Amino acid sequence: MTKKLQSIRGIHDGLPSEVAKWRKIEDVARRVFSSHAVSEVRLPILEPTELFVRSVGEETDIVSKEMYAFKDQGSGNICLRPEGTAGAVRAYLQAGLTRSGIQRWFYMGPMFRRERPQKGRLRQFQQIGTEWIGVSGPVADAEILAMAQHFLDALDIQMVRLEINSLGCAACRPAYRDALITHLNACSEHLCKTCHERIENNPMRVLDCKNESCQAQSADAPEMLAHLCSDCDTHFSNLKESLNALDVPYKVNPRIVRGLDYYNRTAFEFITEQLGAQGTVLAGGRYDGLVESLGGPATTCIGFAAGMERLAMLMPDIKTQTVDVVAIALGDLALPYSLKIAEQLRREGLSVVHAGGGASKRQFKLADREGARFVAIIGSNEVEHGLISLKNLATGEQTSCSIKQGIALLKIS
RNA sequence: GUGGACGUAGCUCAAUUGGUAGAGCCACGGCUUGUGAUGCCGGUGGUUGAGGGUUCGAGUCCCUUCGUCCACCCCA
Repeated sequence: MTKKLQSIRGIHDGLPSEVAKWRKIEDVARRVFSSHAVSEVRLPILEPTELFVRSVGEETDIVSKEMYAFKDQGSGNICLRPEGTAGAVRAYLQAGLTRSGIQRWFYMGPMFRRERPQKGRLRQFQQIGTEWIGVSGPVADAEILAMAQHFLDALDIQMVRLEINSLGCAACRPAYRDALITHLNACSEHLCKTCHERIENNPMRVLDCKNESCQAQSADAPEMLAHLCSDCDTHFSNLKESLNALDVPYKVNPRIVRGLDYYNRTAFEFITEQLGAQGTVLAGGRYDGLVESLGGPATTCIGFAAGMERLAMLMPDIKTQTVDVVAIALGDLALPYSLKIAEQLRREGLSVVHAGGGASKRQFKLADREGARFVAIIGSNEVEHGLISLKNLATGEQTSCSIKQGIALLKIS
C-alpha cells in the first residue's frame, strides 16, 4: 500500500490565494522601506548553530528546544535559521562593513522553529524584517516605529495597537534584576511552578505570566522603567517625544519583556486581538550589544520583524491571476489565425487563454469559468476581413473591429 | 513539551440501540462547430485520516498513531 504523502507537520504550502497576499506584503514593504533608504539583503537559510547560541542565547526556548540543528557531512553543526537578526549581523561583520557607516537592511524569507503548531504559529514561517545597524539616537527608534506603522497602514491592517517599553541596558538592568528577584523571592509561595523556575532563568518573564496569582504578586513588583539609568531614561523620554511629533500612537506597557538575550532599551510590539493567542504581528527593539558579542566593535542597532502569515490573516482576500481575454476559434479553419491573435494580444501585455476550439458553447462556458473580462471571437468572418469580435462578458456588449482597435479597447477597459 | 476538542467524497455535512456509506455544492463530459454566466442530460468520485482490538457484524465501542484546531507555553 502506498502511504499518503503529506507535508511535514506545521509546514504549509503557499497556494495562489495566500501567495497573492505575500506578494502584496512584499510590494508594500519594498515601497515603504525604500522611503527610509532601506535596502534588501538576501541571507542564508542555513547558518552555523553557534551563531544563534551566541546571539539569541543558549537558555532561550528558541535555541534550547526549537532549532532544527544537525551535523552536516563535514564536521560542522548547522541549523535552519530560527530568526533573521543574528544572520544579518553575521553578514554585516563578514562583509567588513564596520567602517562603512550606517547600514539599513531588510529581508524576507522562511524561518524555522520546532514549536507545537497552532493558528498563526508554524514550524516554517515567513518573516519580513529590517535591521538598522549603527544608529543610536532615540530619533532612529521613533522613525523605525513610524516606518512600521506606515507599513501596516499601507497594508490596510487596522485594529493593531503599538506598545513600547524600555528594557534598560547593561548599566541599569542588573540592579533592577536583583531588586525584582528580591521581590519575587519574598512572595514566591504564591507563584506558579513555571514562575519559580523563571526567578532563576528570566525573572522578567514572571511579569507577563497569565496565572492570576502570579499577576497579583507582580502587580506591585518593581518595574524596569522606574529603575532606568539616566541615559536610558533620557533615551526613552526622547523616543516618546519623537513618536508624538510623528503622530504615531502608542501605549507604554512596562510588562513587555523579550525572550531573546540580545535586546536592550527600546522594545516594542504591534498587537491585535484578532489572532487569538498569537496576537503579536510585528515586534522588535534595540540590540546594542549584539555586534560586539559576535566579535565586532560596539555598534548600536535596532530592528523589527513581522510574521507574514499573521499579516496575511489580517488582510482581505486578494484576487489571484486574472484573465483579460479568452480567445475562441469557431471552425477548424479559424484555429491557426486565432492562435496568432492570442499571441499578439499577449505581447501587448494582456493575459490571454485560448479556449482550444470546438463547440462554441463549450468555449464560452470556459471563458466564463476563467473569469475572463472579454471573449475574442475568431471565425471565418473575422479571418476573411482581418477583424476581431470582442464580447464584454459582464455587459454582454459585442463589437467587431480591426485588431488595432480591439487592442486599444481591451487596454482601456 | 502539557491539557482539551475534532478527523466520513475536492468542499459543506447526513447515516436510529453497533446492521447494505448518502445528499447538496464544486469539478468533469455531452446537448451534432457563431454566443457564457442563468437551461437540460450524464458519468466519475470514499480501504469513513492510518493501524490494531472487541463483535456474527464497527463510520459508530476500546487502544495506538498521524493531522487540524483551541488553551498553556513560546513568539513573528
